[in-house]
Amino acid sequence: MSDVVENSRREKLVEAAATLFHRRGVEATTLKDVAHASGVPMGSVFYYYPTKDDLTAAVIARRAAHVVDMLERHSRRAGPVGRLHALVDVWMSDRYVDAQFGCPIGSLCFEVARVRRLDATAPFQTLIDWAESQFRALGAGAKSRAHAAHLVAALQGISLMASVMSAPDLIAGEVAYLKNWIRGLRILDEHPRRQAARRTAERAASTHRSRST
Amino acid sequence: MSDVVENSRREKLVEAAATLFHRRGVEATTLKDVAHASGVPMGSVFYYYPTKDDLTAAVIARRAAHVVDMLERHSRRAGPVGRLHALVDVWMSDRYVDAQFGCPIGSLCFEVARVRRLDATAPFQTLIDWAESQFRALGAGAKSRAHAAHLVAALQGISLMASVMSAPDLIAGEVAYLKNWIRGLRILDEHPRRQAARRTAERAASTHRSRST
DNA sequence: GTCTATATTACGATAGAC
DNA sequence: GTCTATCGTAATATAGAC
Repeated sequence: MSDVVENSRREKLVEAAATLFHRRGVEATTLKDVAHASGVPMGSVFYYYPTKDDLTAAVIARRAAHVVDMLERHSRRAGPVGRLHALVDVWMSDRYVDAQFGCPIGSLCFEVARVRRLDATAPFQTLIDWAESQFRALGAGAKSRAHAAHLVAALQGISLMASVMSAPDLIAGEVAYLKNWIRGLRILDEHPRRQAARRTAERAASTHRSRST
Repeated sequence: MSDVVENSRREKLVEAAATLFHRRGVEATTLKDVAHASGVPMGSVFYYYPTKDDLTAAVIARRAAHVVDMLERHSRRAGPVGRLHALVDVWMSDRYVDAQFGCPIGSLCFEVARVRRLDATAPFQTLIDWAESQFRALGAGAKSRAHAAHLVAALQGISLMASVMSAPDLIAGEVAYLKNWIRGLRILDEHPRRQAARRTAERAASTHRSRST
């Protein structure tokens, strides 16, 4: 669940920084901007975060924690298909801001990684690992890792393109595309006979479930 | 073919700027860096490009022209599958630098678009339009636009992730994935009978071609 | 057209009073 | 712990000699 409620002053700073880093990028936002947006005077930001890199690392850690929380929430859903759909639906909901500023995770991690003064691998590592285990649960076997990378890449790429083109509809289209792909994966990886059997069983199970709940 | 050979001084400046913008990002590279890398003294860069935005616009135009040239080259290939494969193979060849600094097109256009002082839509517009017409030639019909967006998004996303994770293999894996997907698309959009007929015909044609050339 | 020398501004960071 | 005042540096950009 992660210790989110912290000292309040520190928390206000990372929160403001996270928003500004998303909207303008980290190089383009000044610490004065962060101070102003958070209502904390300039001198104090250096008390809490001695350097800009320290603040940036805190923003990355915050994003990583949010990813963990989000995936934990989605993991409570019924099957792997529903979980993966829940993940891509996040991009659907966020599409209007992402089409302005890009994905908050991707843009941040990329900018930081390119200069390479900080480690920013955590959010993507978590995302790919989680997706992989969903694909594995779905029966994709050895292909699961590639599927996971493909899924996360598609979401990142479409966010980038949508922001370049100012086109939230690009995200909506890709989300539909991906959900359909995920749905269809089960069909391809199975023998027709088994497939028919499983589907009949599932239909029965889902009818039963929707009645009993 | 676009007027590439220009005055030499201007050209040296955009070339150096393009490289540095790719390696560090535009915000993070100073005009002094560009002056030094191109061997042009500080005062002269302002003679050719009065502001940093002017230089940045020139770099974007240069990238856009390169995309046009590249696609023109790939358009000379035999069929739509071969053309699309040729496109994704570019990412395969570039994977080691892209895994360090990201895709030179995506990283540049995104950074510029987020601050939104310049138009950076051209490269992606060209890329998507071209891919769409290939998918259409392939018989994907109304789905062609979505396929095109999906393809370019996948390439952009995997470049971003590869650079965050310092993992060129991610790109190699995704390229294999995409080539296989493109190959398989024909199968899905066709009736099994027609499919078998076409494949037999193609096999014969390709055997004939490989002999005659 | 070319380049040196410099103006101007604003950034990250510090010192030190409270 | 908190905040004001300010330092040193480096960025974009200009002026003006050649």
